[in-house]
Amino acid sequence: MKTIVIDDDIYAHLLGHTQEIGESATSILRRLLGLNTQSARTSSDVQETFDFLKLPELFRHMNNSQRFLFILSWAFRKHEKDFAKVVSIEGNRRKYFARDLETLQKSGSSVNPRQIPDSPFWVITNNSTAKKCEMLSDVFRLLGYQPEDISAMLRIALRP
Amino acid sequence: MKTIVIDDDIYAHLLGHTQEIGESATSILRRLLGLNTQSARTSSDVQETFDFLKLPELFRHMNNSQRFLFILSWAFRKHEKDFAKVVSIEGNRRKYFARDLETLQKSGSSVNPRQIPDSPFWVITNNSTAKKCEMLSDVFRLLGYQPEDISAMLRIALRP
DNA sequence: GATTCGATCGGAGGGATAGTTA
DNA sequence: TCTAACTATCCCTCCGATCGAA
Repeated sequence: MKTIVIDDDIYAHLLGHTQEIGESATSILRRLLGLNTQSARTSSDVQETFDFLKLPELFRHMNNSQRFLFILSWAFRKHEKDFAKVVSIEGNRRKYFARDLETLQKSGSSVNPRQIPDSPFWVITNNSTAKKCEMLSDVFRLLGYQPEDISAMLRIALRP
Repeated sequence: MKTIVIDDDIYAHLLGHTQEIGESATSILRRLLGLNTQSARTSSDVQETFDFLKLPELFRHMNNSQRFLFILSWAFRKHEKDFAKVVSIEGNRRKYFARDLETLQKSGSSVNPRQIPDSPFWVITNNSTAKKCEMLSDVFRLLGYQPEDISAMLRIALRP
């Protein structure tokens, strides 16, 4: 453990990103800086890889659509550099991801596009839960995650 | 200035992003977190009283109804002993709170009752946002909070 | 009148599934 | 023709502003 001194506004910024009451500075920073507990050890535990699974309090008040968007938002934050890859995920006619609303709207009707929170990307949303799972699978596969980890995560993260 | 304690690996990570010899932790963090401007913010009293306001990350993914229920759930956890008082909050005909679904259903039509998460209490939900605010006001007044604190909290917690 | 209360109903959101296409 | 994958219609639930009743 180390002790550091920081300006008040930085401190306030950290507080503003608390996700659990009483969350430690370390925990907040770990999330904001996109650091897994990798440094400690690479664990195959799903909760280590997908650290948002450690926030059941947050998830239990969300429906599948909100979770879907939240997970994508997390993925963007964690893989800002690589995330653009996801625009290659698409159907026969519909685009699933895009940098702008119009691209999605033009690619189909009633696609129900939503912006991925805190990102410049948009997703379509008019899909069954099964399809949402496939889409998330594709996203995380592209980002380099293992199939077993992904499906384990989805089983926890999305309601049947 | 604030002092925080962080894990060694986070500290190492910060050191690894030093751009000048002897650069301060604050300076590194400011860069890594994308905060260029100094915007010192004073921590509010309201956030101390209603500590769930420190969880904007959670709240921003919720709609007013979910927030309404979440706040009631928080109030129950915090005042488990006194919470039963809230059943005295009611309209002319409708019951607003009860220990069971039926009481609420019988007291009106389409009251849209929901269980307050992790509590044995139920609330009606078919109300305008303004009415939801009044209900929360009444709850917290009964629980001994100050009117100014309550309305300050509501201004933050429920979307207009 | 003025104000509070109730609950109808329009609108949005969610997503299963029927229908279509490859 | 059959099957698998994809699309988007459409029903249902949820939300809560608004208007009529008290």
